[in-house]
Amino acid sequence: MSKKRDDIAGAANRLLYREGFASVGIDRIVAEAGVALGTLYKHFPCKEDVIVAALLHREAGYLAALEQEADRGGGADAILSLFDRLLDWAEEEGGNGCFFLRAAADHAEPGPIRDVALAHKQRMLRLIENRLCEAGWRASLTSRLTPSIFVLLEGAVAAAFTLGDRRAIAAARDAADLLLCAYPGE
Amino acid sequence: MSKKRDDIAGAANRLLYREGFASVGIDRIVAEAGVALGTLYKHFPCKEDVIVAALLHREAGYLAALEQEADRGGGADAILSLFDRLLDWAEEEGGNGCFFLRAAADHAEPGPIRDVALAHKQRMLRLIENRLCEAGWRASLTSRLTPSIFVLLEGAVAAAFTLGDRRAIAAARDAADLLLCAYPGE
DNA sequence: CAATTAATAGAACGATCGTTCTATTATGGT
DNA sequence: ACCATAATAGAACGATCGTTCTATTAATTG
Repeated sequence: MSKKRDDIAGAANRLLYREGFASVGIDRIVAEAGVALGTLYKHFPCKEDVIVAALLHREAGYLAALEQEADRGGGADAILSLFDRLLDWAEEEGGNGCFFLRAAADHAEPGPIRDVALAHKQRMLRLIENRLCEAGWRASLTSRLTPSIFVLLEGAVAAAFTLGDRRAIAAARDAADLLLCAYPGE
Repeated sequence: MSKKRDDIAGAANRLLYREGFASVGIDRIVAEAGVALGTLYKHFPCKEDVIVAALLHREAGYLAALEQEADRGGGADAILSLFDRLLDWAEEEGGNGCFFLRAAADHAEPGPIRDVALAHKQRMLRLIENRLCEAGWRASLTSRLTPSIFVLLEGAVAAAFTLGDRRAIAAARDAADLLLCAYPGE
């Protein structure tokens, strides 16, 4: 709601994604946001809450971009376009992998950060399920296909990140295509 | 070569995998290894090198376990057994995901840690390729199947980690099975 | 046994970083 | 113009943690 608060969340989003959670401090975030240190602590009680805000900030843009894909076709393309988005992001953002997976990896103990990461992944599962359903797959098939598509998406980002090579995303897309053809809908 | 050095690497492996790279300090590692602080710094110049040793220590056990799988069958089973190993590890180790992926995620800047993580992933790619080749797949098919199988393995660990649910591994295994049937070898 | 080396416990340093505090300055509403 | 609130710059504190140092004790070898 507050403009400053959103500036901080956006700056944290950019900075933490690019350089990691441990190595970028509060001072870097306030500098990037163009905001004073005291202002940050007026909006957030501690750094952990800034990280949570950064994750939520990213997810908002994430889901918004997925919802309003203009070029998304029907049928299998409704699913395969998810891999194309992944390719776009890998180029734009420098290929630093999944922000939420990295957040979870950095914070082993349970807590709000793990909760946000888990919630995001569950949202992705639902999104896949919905698209399969809308594209005409039967319920029995969607419940079987959804986890497989999800695993391919997760693997695509992870592999592109560690290998530093976007070709893994294309391989995942091909596998998804084959999967969807093997269990056709409509 | 040195026993102490190996103790330290093993302790770091266990501790860092369980609790993460940032949140466990040198003091915790020496305590777990049953070794004095000075001894650690006689064997390693800095913490980063301890982390590298921990990664290499894990990879040694990792590859050793994969090489001498007794129950690994021929054909498609040579590949599918990789997913079964993953299931075992997810149970034994508490499901904290891929150590190497997490190491890369925690260290955004290039350096020895990223190098070890990348080398491990490339080794996994070669392992998959070799198994496909030994199981009788033609070269043109192995080069197409290898990245897809790799992405499924990566996605399986990542998804099981973030969701806290081993069922994702089974979904990946099923998808791999289907893929191997669609492009049969032998 | 002697002598060199490795290992130990623990104090101490230095840097980083999250967080708080103070004093000053801009901002917005009535 | 006035007042309350928010924002700013920057100093300061406290804790953590990687690293070094010292003095003492155990282990090894010739």
